Amino acid sequence: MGRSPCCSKDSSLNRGAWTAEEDLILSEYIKIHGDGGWGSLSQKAGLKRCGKSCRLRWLNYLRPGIKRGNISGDEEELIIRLHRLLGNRWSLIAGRLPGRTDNEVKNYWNTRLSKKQALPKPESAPSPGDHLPVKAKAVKITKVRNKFVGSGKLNHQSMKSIDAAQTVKIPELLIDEFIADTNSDIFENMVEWGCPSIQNNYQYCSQDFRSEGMSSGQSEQVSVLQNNMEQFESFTVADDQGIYSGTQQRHFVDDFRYSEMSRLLLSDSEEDWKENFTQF
DNA sequence: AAAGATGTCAACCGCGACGTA
DNA sequence: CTACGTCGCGGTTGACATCTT
Repeated sequence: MGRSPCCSKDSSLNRGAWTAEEDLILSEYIKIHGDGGWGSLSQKAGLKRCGKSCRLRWLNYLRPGIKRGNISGDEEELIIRLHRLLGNRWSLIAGRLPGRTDNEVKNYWNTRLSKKQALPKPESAPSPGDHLPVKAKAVKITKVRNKFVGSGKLNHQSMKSIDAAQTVKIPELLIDEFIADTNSDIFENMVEWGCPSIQNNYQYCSQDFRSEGMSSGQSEQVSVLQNNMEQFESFTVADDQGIYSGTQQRHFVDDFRYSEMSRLLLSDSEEDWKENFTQF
């Protein structure tokens, strides 16, 4: 679709660093009239700035509650874990760090953490993966597209005899990569729902989704969740103990997912989360 | 002390999603 | 359905600060 005319082409507008006076004008205007409608806001406020520039300045600098600098160890750890799950989705990551902006998180990652992450880990030093369940940490999984899904004839034993010619091999992944790959939508939805805890998430779902019906948007999100769950069952998950299928496979993957997500969301206990989410 | 290298971070840019007429 | 405007996102830039030689 069409793009807005680029304000950078307008030479009558100020560019570059904001002055204290401009900051004051913008803050005072938003205090009275609220934010939004950035295109016209700059004109109404009497600023020679394009709407985009005003929006950015407000969101990243002037907005109340912004924390700047001094990212704590806890925050740093959370950024690393979220980045492992979500990749460069800075706004989602920043959404889990109160007072931090996507720009700050992005800058922090690019200038500090990306280099740190690239360094080889010393053998004796604790690694980010040390908090993972033993089972998941030790295991490499193979995704094998299962041509028999839905036949209803497979059990754990028959899965072991699947002929290589009847399957399509997908490159091996570490389990957390697999989880990140298949769960990002679920996680993203949870973040976007703005649920501060798993318990709230469940209450939200039970109250709005079940009792009072769903909006089309909510219905769509539920579909995404269901599709993701079905995805698990269209793959075979294997480790050196054997092949996991059906319920076993789901539990295997879910065990990891529950523990990781409950930590990430800094919420109720893992058991609460598991119980509540499976009911959903 | 000076010059070059490197780090930091605010701001810019272009794109895609979305809403609306 | 199309055209257009707005918004938000992520990649990139460039000015300034700090470090190193």
